[in-house]
Amino acid sequence: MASDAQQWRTRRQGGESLSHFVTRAIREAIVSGLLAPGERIPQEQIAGALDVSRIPVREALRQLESEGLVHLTPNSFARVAKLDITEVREIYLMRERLEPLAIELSTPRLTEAQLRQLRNLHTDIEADRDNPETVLQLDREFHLACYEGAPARLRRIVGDFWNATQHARRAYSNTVRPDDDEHEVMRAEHYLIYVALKEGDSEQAGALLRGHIARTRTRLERELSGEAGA
Amino acid sequence: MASDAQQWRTRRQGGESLSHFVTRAIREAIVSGLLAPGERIPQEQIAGALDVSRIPVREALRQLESEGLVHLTPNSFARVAKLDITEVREIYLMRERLEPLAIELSTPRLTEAQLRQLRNLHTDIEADRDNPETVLQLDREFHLACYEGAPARLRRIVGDFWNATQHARRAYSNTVRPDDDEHEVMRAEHYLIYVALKEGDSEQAGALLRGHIARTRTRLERELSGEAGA
DNA sequence: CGAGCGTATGTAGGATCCAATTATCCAGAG
DNA sequence: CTCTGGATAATTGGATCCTACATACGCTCG
Repeated sequence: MASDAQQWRTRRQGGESLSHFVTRAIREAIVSGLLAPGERIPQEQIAGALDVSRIPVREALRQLESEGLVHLTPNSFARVAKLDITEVREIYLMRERLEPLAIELSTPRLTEAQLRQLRNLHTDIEADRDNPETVLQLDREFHLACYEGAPARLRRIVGDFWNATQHARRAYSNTVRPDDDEHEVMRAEHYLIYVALKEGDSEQAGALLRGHIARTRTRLERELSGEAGA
Repeated sequence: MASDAQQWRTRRQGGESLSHFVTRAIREAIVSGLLAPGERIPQEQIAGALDVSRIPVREALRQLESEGLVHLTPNSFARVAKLDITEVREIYLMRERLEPLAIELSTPRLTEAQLRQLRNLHTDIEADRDNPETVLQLDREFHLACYEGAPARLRRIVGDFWNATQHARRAYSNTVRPDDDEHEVMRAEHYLIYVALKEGDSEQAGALLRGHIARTRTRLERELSGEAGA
């Protein structure tokens, strides 16, 4: 039983409902890879592990279903959502449209501190390029940090996209060797985006980002189409 | 007590969970205007009106919150989401990016029957141009019918956008007089989109749609910015 | 007479319990 | 040996009950 060993890192925050807490816990477990795609999510087990009743778990599962992380079938087990290649492609196509908008709206509202943070993330990725899981995490942080000036709804939707496709990105990143050109291309693209942000050129940032996502999608499709999901 | 008179039209469907049923009922009540923005949604009242316990209602409210139709604050009343003008603008900006993608992906997959349905909707709108509520409904159906060939996730997100901004569109449509040019412009744009779809020109359809949404947004901003929400 | 505070009421959040459905496992037939 | 059938066990869906928080009212004091 793999799930017994699950470390539920998230602690309950003040003024937060149990449902919300459970939601965050399961979400993190899925995104971090602790729960694999297709895996069952028994309500009682989650409830026991987090020491709550099944009620908040049920509400959490509903929430996560609408985020696309969980698949719910009536009277049956909830399962971690499993995206086939066409669904990953679908989400990337949406990202190509929405994230340029996000970065365009965000550009004029980024603070100096946020720009510094972006620069730090950029260099950190390079420093840890040998650790795929860390790169995955930092890459995610870099992109989402770009959108911190964007409106809340847009940020939430984009965040959901990243969460839903995290498994696919992880599977892909495991196929990339450290000495691959891919790292250098990504690094360059990130740098150009950072500079565009710093100079307040929102259109340039949007165009670069769209190209970045489109290129990633193409590589991802090529790499993952031949394989059965790991 | 206005809510006592609510007609919950939706009947329970076979093999559907109560939660899902309640979700549909409340969603319809909000979109149709039965529940006004900012209005309280007491769990017990909904439960009583639908003759269910509060459990399915709670799960429904969580679901609707993630769709953007309901605003939830811990230990307090759920309220129908109330969008200010900047949030409406935000959603329209997202629509300008996503719906062209939706129609582009949909174009090559539309059947003859669906195209006929689009044509019917187009003419029906003209026939009922004096009835704002009907026009609102048919306009919605027309647009969503354009995307029937698009992938499920994208369709759901776009549908959520339409639901969340339904109140704003209703408020706007009440300011448009029947003899306004607006009707004729909309009619022309719809027609051009229909023709592009019929001829399978997805790029053209996307471009037209983007312009249509952008123009609508501009008018909506101009019209609603000066007023307090009706 | 108004503002601040304490109490009371009512609503949401959560736990426990029951019923209905589904998954699992074993036996038996082809 | 495999597949089908049914009985059993486990899990989800829903209802009822209890608790804690928030709001609203009324009272007291300045």
